[in-house]
Order: sequence, then structure tokens, then C-alpha cells
Amino acid sequence: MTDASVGWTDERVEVLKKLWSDGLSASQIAAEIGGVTRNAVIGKVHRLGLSGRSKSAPVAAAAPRPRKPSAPRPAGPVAEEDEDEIILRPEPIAPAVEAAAAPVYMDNRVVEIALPLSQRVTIMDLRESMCRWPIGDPTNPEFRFCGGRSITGLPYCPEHAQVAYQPAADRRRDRKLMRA
DNA sequence: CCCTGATTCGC
DNA sequence: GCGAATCAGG
Repeated sequence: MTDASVGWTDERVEVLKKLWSDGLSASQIAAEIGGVTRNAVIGKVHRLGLSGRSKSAPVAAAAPRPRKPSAPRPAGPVAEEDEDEIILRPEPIAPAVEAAAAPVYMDNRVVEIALPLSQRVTIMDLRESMCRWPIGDPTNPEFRFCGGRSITGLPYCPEHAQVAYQPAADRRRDRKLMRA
């Protein structure tokens, strides 16, 4: 859809400004807009001249910069590791609107018992290491995310990861309830 | 250990 | 201009 190299488009910059001024952390913003790391967000924020936001004493530009002249730059190839333990499906069983739109009274009770409602979080509170399993309709104000502790490297908590990445063999018993 | 922003500097 | 690496701190 968007260009291959999605840089800082005006739209993305606007979102960045909004969220930043809104008090979100760099990592939160990075997770929200996606495609960028928190470092990228911070870097952009500074370049835009934003920063400090609204802190009482900005501590001035204290912090002398005694960085190290000789930077230890690896510049070497990074080893990659294989991972074929779990069967990841291209698309998690549609966790989005479809599955989550309706109250999760499906066969996967795992989803419900996973966390108390009081623990759901909004996009504002969603953080990098929080489960991004959608709860409800994204267009409604009631929309929330699971918010549980996500598995490192995955966007979901252990419970939702199981639901999302079911081995092709094991799933299929949920189908019966889907037809409506 | 989790996280935060700040800064430098190679690209 | 960009952002990874790094730093400094909570």
C-alpha cells in the first residue's frame, strides 16, 4: 500500500507529535506507528525540536557528553538462528475484529481466563513488551488490548500466542462455533 | 531487570 | 535526515 520505504511521512510525523505531546513514551509511540524503533522515534523527536515536553525543570542541557572517541563498532555479520519449533501461521486466526469483536465466548476459553478485564489496556498504555491481542472493535472507544506480558520476540502473551499460533493440526475444533 | 530519554556519529 | 549504539538514569 504505502511506499516500500516508509520514512517519516507527514502523517506519521503528525502522529508522532500528537502522541509525544500526549505524554507517550518513545517505545509506546514506536509500537503504535510501527516500522520504527524507539530510537528512531527519539531521534526524530529531537530533530523536530521537540523534547523535554513539559517537564518542570528540564535539567537544562546538563549531562556533559563524555562519550568515547573510539567506538567499538562490530560491523561484522550477525549470526542468524533457526527457529522451527512452532508452526506459525501467516495470519494468526484472525484475532482482530472478527474473533475479538464479539465477546470472546468462544470455545477458546483460554482467551477469557487469561486476564481480568481490569487489566486490559488502551493503545496509550500498550507497550513494547505487552500483548497486543485486540479486544473488541477497533472503531469503538471500548477497544482494548490484552496488555499481558508478551513473549520476547512475539506480540502476544503466552496465552494468546497459543491461540494465535495454533499448529495447523490442533485447531479446527473451534470452527463449529464460528458459523453463525 | 524492566524501563525512560539524550547523545553521538556512521550511514 | 536517519537511527543503532551507546550513555545515563529511574
